[in-house]
Amino acid sequence: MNLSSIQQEFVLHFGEMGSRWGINRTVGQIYAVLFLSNVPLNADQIVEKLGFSRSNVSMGLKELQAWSLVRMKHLPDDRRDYFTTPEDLWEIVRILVAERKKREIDPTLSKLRELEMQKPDSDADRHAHDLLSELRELIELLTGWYDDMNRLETERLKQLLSLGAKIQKLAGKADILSMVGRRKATDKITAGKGT
Amino acid sequence: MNLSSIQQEFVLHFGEMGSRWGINRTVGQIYAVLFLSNVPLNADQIVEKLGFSRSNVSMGLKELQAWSLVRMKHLPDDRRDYFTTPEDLWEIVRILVAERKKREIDPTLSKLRELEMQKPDSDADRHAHDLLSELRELIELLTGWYDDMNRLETERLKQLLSLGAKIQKLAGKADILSMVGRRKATDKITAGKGT
DNA sequence: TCCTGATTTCAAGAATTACTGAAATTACAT
DNA sequence: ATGTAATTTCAGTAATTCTTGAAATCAGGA
Repeated sequence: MNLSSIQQEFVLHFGEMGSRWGINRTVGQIYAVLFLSNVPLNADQIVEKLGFSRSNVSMGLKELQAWSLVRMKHLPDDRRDYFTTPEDLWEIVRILVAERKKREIDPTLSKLRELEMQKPDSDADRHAHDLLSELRELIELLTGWYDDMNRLETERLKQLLSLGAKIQKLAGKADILSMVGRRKATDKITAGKGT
Repeated sequence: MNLSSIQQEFVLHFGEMGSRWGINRTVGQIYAVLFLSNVPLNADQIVEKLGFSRSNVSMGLKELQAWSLVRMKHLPDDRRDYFTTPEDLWEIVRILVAERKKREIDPTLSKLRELEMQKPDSDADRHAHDLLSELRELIELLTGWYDDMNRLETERLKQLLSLGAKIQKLAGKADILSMVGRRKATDKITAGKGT
C-alpha cells in the first residue's frame, strides 16, 4: 500500500509547510496522508506509508486530535483505532481558523485586557497603555467579525466570499440605512426575503 | 532607559506568542519593544532594554525587516540605524496578513496547481486529484476575497468588519440583483424581492 | 483472572534552531 | 588613505525540539 507520485509530492509539501504552521513536518505528513486517503487509516498503515516510528505516529495523531483535525473511528471486528479527516473541506478550514485563533489571538487578547487594568505611571507608559488599548480594540473588531462569519452556514459564507469587494457598495448603502434606524434598515432589506 | 512593568509584561508575552507565530522569542520581544516605544530605537538601545547580545539583536532586526515589520530611520548627526514599527496599526495588520499569506498559502497554491497538471493513474490517485482541485478552488476563493478586501481603504474595511453578519442579509439580495445587472443591483437594494 | 494485541509514555540520543563573542565588513569623517 | 564607529557574518556552543525503542498501560477475550 504505497503512495503515488502525486500523493507523495503532496505529502512532502504538506510536511514542509507544516513547519511554517505551528505543527512539525511529521505531523504535517501524517495529516496529508489521512487527508488524501479515501478510507480511514490506522497507525500501522501510516507507519508503513511514511516510515516513521510507531511512537512518533502515535504522538503525531495525538497532536492532530488536540487540534481536532482528525476523527477517530472504529471498524467492526477490529480493535485498532482508525483515523480520518473531516470529509468537508470547509469544516477543516473552520477548525483550523478556530484553533489558530484560540492559540494565537485569544491569549493576547486576555493579556491586553489584563494589562489595561493596571494604570500607567510614567509618560512613556501612558503612551504604551494607549497603544495596547488601540490594539485590543482592533483585535476585538476582527474577532467579532470572525464570530459573525463563523456562525454563517457554509453556503452563505461562500456567497459572501465570492462577492468580495462588491459587497462594499452595499455596505455604504447599509451604513446610510442604519443611520435611519436599525430596525428599519434590516426590515427593508429583508422585506421580501423572510429572514 | 528601562521598561515599566506594563511594558515588561507585554514584551514578555509578545515574545512567548512570537514562537506560536513563525518568529522566535527574541524577535518577538524586539518587535514588542519597538512597537511600544514612541521614538525610534537603535540596536544598542534594544540591547540595553532586553539584554540580548548585540549580534542577536542585529539578526532579529534583519528578520523583522524581511517581514517588512520595521522601518529603518536615520537621525541627523547620527550614523546609527534607528528602527520603528509603522504608526498605523492597520498597516501592521495588513503587512502581517500579506506576509503570512506569502509564506503559508501561496507556496501551497502553486504546488496544488502544479500537481493538477499531472494526470492521475490509479483510482485512489483520481480521488486524491479531485481533493486537490477542491482544495485549490477553496484557497482561490479565500485569497481572491482577501485581495479584494486588501484593496479597500482602511476606513471602508473597518465599516465592513463592524457590519459583520448584518452584511449577509444584503448579500442574499445582491446575489439576486446582480443577475439582473450590476448597476441596478446597487440601486435597488431596498426595493427588490428576496430569495 | 491471565493473555494478547494495541496504544501511550518516557528517557535518551539525534537533529534542528537559537545565541554568542570575535572577527570581518561597511560607511563615513579626517 | 587611515581611523573609528556601526553593523554584519560566522563558527562554535547552548538550548530546544524531534524521534526512537523499550517499557508501561490499557482494553477486551478466553
